[in-house]
Amino acid sequence: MKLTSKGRYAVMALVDLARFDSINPVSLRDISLRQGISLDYLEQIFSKLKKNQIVQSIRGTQGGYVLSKKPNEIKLTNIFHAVDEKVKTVQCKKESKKGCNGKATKCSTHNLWDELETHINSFFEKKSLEDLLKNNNNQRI
Amino acid sequence: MKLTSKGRYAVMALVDLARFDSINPVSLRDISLRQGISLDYLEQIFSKLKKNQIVQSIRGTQGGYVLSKKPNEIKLTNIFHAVDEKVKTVQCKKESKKGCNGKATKCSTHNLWDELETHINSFFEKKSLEDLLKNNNNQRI
DNA sequence: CTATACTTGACCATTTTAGTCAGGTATGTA
DNA sequence: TACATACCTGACTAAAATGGTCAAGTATAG
Repeated sequence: MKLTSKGRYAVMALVDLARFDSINPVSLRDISLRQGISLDYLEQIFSKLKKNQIVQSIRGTQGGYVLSKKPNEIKLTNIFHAVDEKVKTVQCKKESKKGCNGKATKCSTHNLWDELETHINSFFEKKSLEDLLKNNNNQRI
Repeated sequence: MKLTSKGRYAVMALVDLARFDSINPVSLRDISLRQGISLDYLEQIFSKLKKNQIVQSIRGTQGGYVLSKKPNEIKLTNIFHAVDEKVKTVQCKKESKKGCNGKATKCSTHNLWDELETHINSFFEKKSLEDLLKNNNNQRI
């Protein structure tokens, strides 16, 4: 299970982007300043977001990034997946032939982690960027 | 957010314990062999479980560990808490006075992580060791 | 042609993880 | 009383993950 600041930054940056990109492309420099995230780190994160078609880049002066889809079409699932924050709760499912920990059968908690994974993913699948925007309109940054 | 093998091992070991401790105290050596977990590592984990009154120890020959409560009274929440697997999704809540990332207000994703934390914790609060035992009776280890 | 801004990849300090190792101490049993 | 078993404690560590930084580009608007 991974849920660290990379995923958090990605979401923060995209919320920022969603609020401003209707006017102009938004530069990472602006996001960096507004959100207090290192520019170099943002570049790594946006490189992944771009590969996963969540944002589009526009080069040159006045360039920047824009969302590829509407905020309500971007689920948190997509974002986390893009930046490699896998909500993997257990390793022991790789080879479905063998069991866990080298044993012949599934480990006693195997089903549990599967359930948990489903539980968390369902949370992320329901939430979209748009939901976060609403939540945030009344609290200025 | 942390959910690593320490928490997983703790749950596995306790499921194992719950299945055998009605007869005798269960030695860590047995659990180690059955579950394929390093004995030394198990000792660390059980030290914490003991401090949190989840298990009791019985020293000497034929000694071992037994559960302190009934399986249906031990929630997964308790287990994770005991072994320091904090389901903390975000750092930026320490000082409620200040905002996140040194800004004056809450970061745009603050509420999100709070919600997620609640969502996950509710999962762990509903599940008890007993639930896992049921789930496991028909698949031998 | 030049400033802006994206693009890529290498690098790195620190922390966390998942243990190991080396010594104990307590106690039931022979 | 000896001794084997099993708990108990703390120090240590290799490897991986985290959270970045640094350097050297390329593309494009004006």
